[in-house]
Amino acid sequence: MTNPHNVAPRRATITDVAREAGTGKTSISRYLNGELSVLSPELRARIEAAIERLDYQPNQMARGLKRGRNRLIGMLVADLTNPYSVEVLQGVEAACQALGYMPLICHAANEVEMERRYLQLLTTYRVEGVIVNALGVREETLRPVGEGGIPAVLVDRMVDGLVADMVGLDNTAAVELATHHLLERGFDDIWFVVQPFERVSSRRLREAAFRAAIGGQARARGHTVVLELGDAAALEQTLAELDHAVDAAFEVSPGVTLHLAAGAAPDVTPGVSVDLAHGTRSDANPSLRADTAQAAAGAGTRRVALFAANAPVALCLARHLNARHGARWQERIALLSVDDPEWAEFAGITTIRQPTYQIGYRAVEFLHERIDGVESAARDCLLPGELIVRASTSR
Amino acid sequence: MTNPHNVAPRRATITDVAREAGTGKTSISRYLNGELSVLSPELRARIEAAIERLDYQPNQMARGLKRGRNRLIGMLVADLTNPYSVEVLQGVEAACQALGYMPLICHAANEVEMERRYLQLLTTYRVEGVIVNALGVREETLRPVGEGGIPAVLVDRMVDGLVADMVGLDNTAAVELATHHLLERGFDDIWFVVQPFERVSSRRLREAAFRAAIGGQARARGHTVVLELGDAAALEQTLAELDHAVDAAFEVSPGVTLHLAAGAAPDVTPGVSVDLAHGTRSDANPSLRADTAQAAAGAGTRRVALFAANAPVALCLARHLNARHGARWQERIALLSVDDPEWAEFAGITTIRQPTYQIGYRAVEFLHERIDGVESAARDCLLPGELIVRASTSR
DNA sequence: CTGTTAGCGCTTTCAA
DNA sequence: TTGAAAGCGCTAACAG
Repeated sequence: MTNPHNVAPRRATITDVAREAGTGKTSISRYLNGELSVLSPELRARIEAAIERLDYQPNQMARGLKRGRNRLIGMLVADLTNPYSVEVLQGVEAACQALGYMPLICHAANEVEMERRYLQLLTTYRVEGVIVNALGVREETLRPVGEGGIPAVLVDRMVDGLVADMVGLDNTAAVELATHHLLERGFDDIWFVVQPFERVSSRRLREAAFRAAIGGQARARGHTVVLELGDAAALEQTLAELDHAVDAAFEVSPGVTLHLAAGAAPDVTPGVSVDLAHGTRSDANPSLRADTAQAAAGAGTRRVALFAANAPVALCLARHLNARHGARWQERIALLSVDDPEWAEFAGITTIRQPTYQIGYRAVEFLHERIDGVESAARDCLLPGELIVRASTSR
Repeated sequence: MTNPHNVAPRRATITDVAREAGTGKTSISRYLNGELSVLSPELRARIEAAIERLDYQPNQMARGLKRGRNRLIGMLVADLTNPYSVEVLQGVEAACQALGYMPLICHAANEVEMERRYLQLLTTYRVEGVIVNALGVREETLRPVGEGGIPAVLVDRMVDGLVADMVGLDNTAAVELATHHLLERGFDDIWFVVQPFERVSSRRLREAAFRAAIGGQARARGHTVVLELGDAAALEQTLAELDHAVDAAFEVSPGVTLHLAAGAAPDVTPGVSVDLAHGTRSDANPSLRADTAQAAAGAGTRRVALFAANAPVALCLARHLNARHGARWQERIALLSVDDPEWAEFAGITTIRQPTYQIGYRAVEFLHERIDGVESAARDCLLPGELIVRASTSR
């Protein structure tokens, strides 16, 4: 043991090295910063030896303090439980490595208050920029970020009141791709399932794109269902409604379709369906019923498909369907999802795979430019998704 | 816009605040550090106002530099893709929050070289301690960590040459629990599937515990199979061998059992099985065959179960079984796994759930004590796992 | 109660 | 080529 007395072996400082090498701090600093050409080979050798002997490692904090930049960037992640986030993170890490940054990863665990705290913390550590994938932050929270503050780039979603570069999936194109796939395969009664929008722009965009994509199709019907994953009671109820809809499609005779009881809801809230085909919003809570008066234009049984807006929703649905219909539910019920988690293949669900790695990489590149002083207007980088067809929609 | 000329709006410093409040830096510092009792209400008010006006936020780097401690701790994670790691992380975050630390999360993406780099980086940022969940680090790598260096605590696994506190699952008890469960349910031909041991102690421990648990049972047979997830070719071959074994068990008539061709392998390497019942190690590559000469003591068909050493292995097996036997493979093949990923319920596999949150929380507590100067010998904290029985072993 | 002073470990003029 | 000295933003004696 090199430290027999348990004396805290204070790390060597630049002063120690200078003394050990019999020179001044300046030369050590020069050596550290690669200004080797100005050092005599002899001195350089002594410095090298001293550093080695003392196991010296420069203190980044001090360097940062002096230089005014510390090569730290913050990465605020709303939910590391979501494989999407981890994948994006890999891209971020790779880019940081390439560009010489150290990412400080902050995990807000889906809590807005956490996001606020972390953003604040990152700020006090004087990170040079932040990559934000947040649930939703209030105006006040992001005062230090964005224009006038430290550079920021948004991932996957906009944040109200924050003008900044953004990179993410081309939601509109992706959802169109998916919807057309479903229509092509003959599904004409599509239920789009999404978490409460809150401040997450991508959820809104996807839902809007779905609505638009299906709106033009005369025969098809689209519905939006909001699933509140965090609330067990609400969840159960909403799932029951979906079950009802799915079952009805199987039971109903040709020429008959479903719709929801009419009624005007002020906004889309959990458990509420929006019946796109008729442009009306209906509260589904009371009950769902088959209605022969609303027969579809074409004849034949409606073919139902579930369209999950992201992986967490898809997981919830898959679990539920599995419990309700057994292991072969895929053969009976079509499920498609944006996001392609690792269990998707095995569950046999069709997905839109996001270019997660590139999203993360690109985010850092954007940030790097801003840190370097680029002043252009906020830019968006929308990357395309890829459709992966699996058993669940192959009928 | 507050910054019309795009002048970098240099953040206010303590000096600025002092000037603004018409006082000295010391008072500001005192205010910042909560020494409110020594400040006259009047001065205090002026300071508050100045801070507010300047939107001042103390620079943590500078504080850290001065105080010699920065409340930063490093968390080195081998693989964020593994849900286990993310769960542990949540515990770490919660504890950090409670104890006033800021965790710097480093993701090594299963690359030893990355682990080395990050450990080095953390060191230069002068973190006060590190929590290490690494694949395997060479001696040289961890010189700055452990005794004589910054305090460290290991999660889930020991690291050769690093004497430090450790917290993780009680592998022996957990594997015993699982094995007994399988035996109770009548499975008597159990295949333990594990990734290459490398330097990961928990893998070794689990395998050893399995071996021990099954060794005492006269009727049961245990085998160890090493699955190399990263190597597609090796993977395929090993899976084929497992298939063969599983199939054979179904085809074989009562009183007949399987064993592997005899032969001595120097160590357990991918694709190699260890036949526990006979204490011999056999290279399974050539072929697997039924051998009536080695009939089991009891009569009746062997009931096969697969025992995955962790979630990544379980996922690989589940995917494979799903592809090979269809969606209802659980009814045919028993699969049990250490780790309880979110898809486990839905896949219907029995698992040992680890107390991940506590593991993370405890790790930080250990570290905190070390940082506070506790000098006792290295401690181990082994937490119990919980058996979750699902369809796959319920026959 | 309040301010002055001397650094923390490092970089960077500016002279030598 | 080299080094002395002046800070970066902050805290902690030590005086008033």
